[in-house]
Amino acid sequence: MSSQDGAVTSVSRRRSATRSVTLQDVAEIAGVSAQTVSRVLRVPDEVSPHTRERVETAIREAGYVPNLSARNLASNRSKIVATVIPSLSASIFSETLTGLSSVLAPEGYQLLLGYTDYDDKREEELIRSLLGRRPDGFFMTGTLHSPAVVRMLTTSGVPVVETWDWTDTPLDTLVGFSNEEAMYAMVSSLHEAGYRRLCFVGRLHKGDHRSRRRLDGYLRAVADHWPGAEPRVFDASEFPLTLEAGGRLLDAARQAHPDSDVLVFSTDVFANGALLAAAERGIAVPGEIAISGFGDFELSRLIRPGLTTVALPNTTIGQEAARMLLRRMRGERPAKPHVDMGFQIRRRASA
Amino acid sequence: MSSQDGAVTSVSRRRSATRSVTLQDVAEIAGVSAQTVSRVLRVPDEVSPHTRERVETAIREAGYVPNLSARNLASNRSKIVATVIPSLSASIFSETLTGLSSVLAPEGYQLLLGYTDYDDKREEELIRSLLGRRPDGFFMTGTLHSPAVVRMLTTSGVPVVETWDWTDTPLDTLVGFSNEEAMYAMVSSLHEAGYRRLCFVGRLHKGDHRSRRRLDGYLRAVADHWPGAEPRVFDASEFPLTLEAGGRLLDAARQAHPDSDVLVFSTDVFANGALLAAAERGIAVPGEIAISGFGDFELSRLIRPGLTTVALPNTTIGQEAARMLLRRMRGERPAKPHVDMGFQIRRRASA
DNA sequence: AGCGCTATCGGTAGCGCTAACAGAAGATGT
DNA sequence: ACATCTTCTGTTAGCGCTACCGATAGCGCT
Repeated sequence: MSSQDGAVTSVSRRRSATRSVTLQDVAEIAGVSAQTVSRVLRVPDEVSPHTRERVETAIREAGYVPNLSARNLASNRSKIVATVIPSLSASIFSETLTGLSSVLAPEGYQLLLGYTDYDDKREEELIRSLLGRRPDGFFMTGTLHSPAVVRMLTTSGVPVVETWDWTDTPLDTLVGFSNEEAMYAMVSSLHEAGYRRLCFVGRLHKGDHRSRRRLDGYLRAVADHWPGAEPRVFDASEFPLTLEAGGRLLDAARQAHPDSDVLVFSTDVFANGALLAAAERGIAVPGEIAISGFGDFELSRLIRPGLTTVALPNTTIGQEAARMLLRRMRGERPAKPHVDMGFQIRRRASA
Repeated sequence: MSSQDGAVTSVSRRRSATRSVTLQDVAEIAGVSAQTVSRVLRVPDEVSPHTRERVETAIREAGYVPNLSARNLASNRSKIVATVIPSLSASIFSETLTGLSSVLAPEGYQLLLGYTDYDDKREEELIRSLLGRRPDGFFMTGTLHSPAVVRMLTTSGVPVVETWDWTDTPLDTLVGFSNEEAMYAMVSSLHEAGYRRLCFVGRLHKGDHRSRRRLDGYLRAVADHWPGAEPRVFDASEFPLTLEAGGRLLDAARQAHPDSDVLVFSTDVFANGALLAAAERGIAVPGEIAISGFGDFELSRLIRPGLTTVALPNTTIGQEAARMLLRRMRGERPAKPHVDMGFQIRRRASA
């Protein structure tokens, strides 16, 4: 049993029994060198039409699929964009992902997906493992990261685009909007509409930085419009991000702050849930209590009363982020690496 | 300018200026061989505690992140699960993805994501490019695939799990339910409830095979319950998968089949949209027209009237599929490679 | 005939890692 | 004292691909 590989041909010992077709196999079929096959795949123009056709036939015949790990290793480019989002379930991000992928896929990039579940520790581990694939670009949700994450991303030198928030000191590029300004604008709009006793309702979770920023905007706006007043805030951290929880929050927040005339939710999920629950229990909106949201889902437009909320560039933020990454991955340094995609206040019947 | 690499050390010509830290670098810092560093990462028990500690310090010090492409190439395992879904936007699939990822991530697997937009051609290209990463497993939505797809997947030898549908001839393993039986059960339930003039409304798109299967179940049930009757069907292929379209379909379908007493939608998206539109326009549900859906979203439970629909194992299908893949990726051959996750009819006020 | 250019192809040397084997050092049994 | 086993570490040879360089042939021009 000194030698367990019986076949002693030019081919040396094989590790795996189920090896797939390689460039060399195709080259032998076509009667050219492996290098030429590689060229047909990458730079077909540099190969004569005659040879190219022979090689292409051989590729089809052999059912050859290039090994991208090997290509990655040799070329130092992976054609992978690592994507970090807080949660898959939240439908908002899936729209952003769709936008991102719709621009990147035609350029041959694939999305390597990871979600953090609004947990900083998980984000750190996730990024470490994603970096292992040597992605050509990094798509990040949010702009607040742990020092470890910042260090890993900067030393890796990968182009990064941060989204869904705003900062003056981005890691690399930034395609977002200011959650704080958006909430400030919402509060101002409610103030203008005559509401006087607002109550913020949102998850102030450690990891949900965007919700935190919205609270910041709320607090600043309240301080500006009602100087000296004690701001009403209800922490919904213990509630899951569901419509049903929004219904329970309608009660919980009103119980905590019975004098409120409008509940300012940090997300449309909760706000729509509250609207549904209010209808169910015969609570008049906006008569008894007004409600505002954040995100402008499709449901928010169609539900009755229509939800007053903040419209965000869900899909376009993904597309623009993709375009930004593409430029950076080509080695360009965009003149304007910060893009504010803005937001819009949508005033409807609920407030 | 005969030689552009000035540094003539033991290190040979480097291709990329911004090379990252390698195993060798860590080995030199720790004063051991590269192999030992590799072992610390993969099989720490085979390294003495003393050496291990030195190496771990060196890893942290150097900020080393293993290159998984190289590992993949050398070990013939990628720790990647390729994931094919029709669409990111449809929230149903994101729940399945969450389930899938929650089981696979702890085992060190990453999801490489691709979506087909309900297009068979795109599915083919997508799978080809995903195969290039040599994934350890394949997660597929649906059981109907083009011959090219079947050939690619079978010859590649990758473990596959098909989901969200049913077939007697799966490619490999199957974790799903029968869309046809589910719709059959829904029609029977409606029949039992006294409805007599059903109208199926759904997208019969080329690529949306699940919708097609539901139609099949509908047609079979109608033939069984009302022998000889002409089944009412409204093709919604031209409508996008949105709540708003559901509202338009309410009108369009009733116009096409004015005698219908219940609209049987192929998805909760349309059905909920129809409910919202009916409320808006003062159409009594189920008085004037009854409505049923498919999918049992959270909204369907909370909207009024509650939506009569089919509950599907959204999250659990992802978890169970992940467990199935894990077994297969360990080389096991499950005794029962087909799992029917079932479904449930939820009767509520809308029908 | 010789020059310079382009177009087309092949050979070589890695990319960073792991599998397989080999070897050194110490522990154990007789 | 010796052989034998165990534990730990190092050496070697690739994995499949691409970057880089070099070779050749053909072309137009002087």
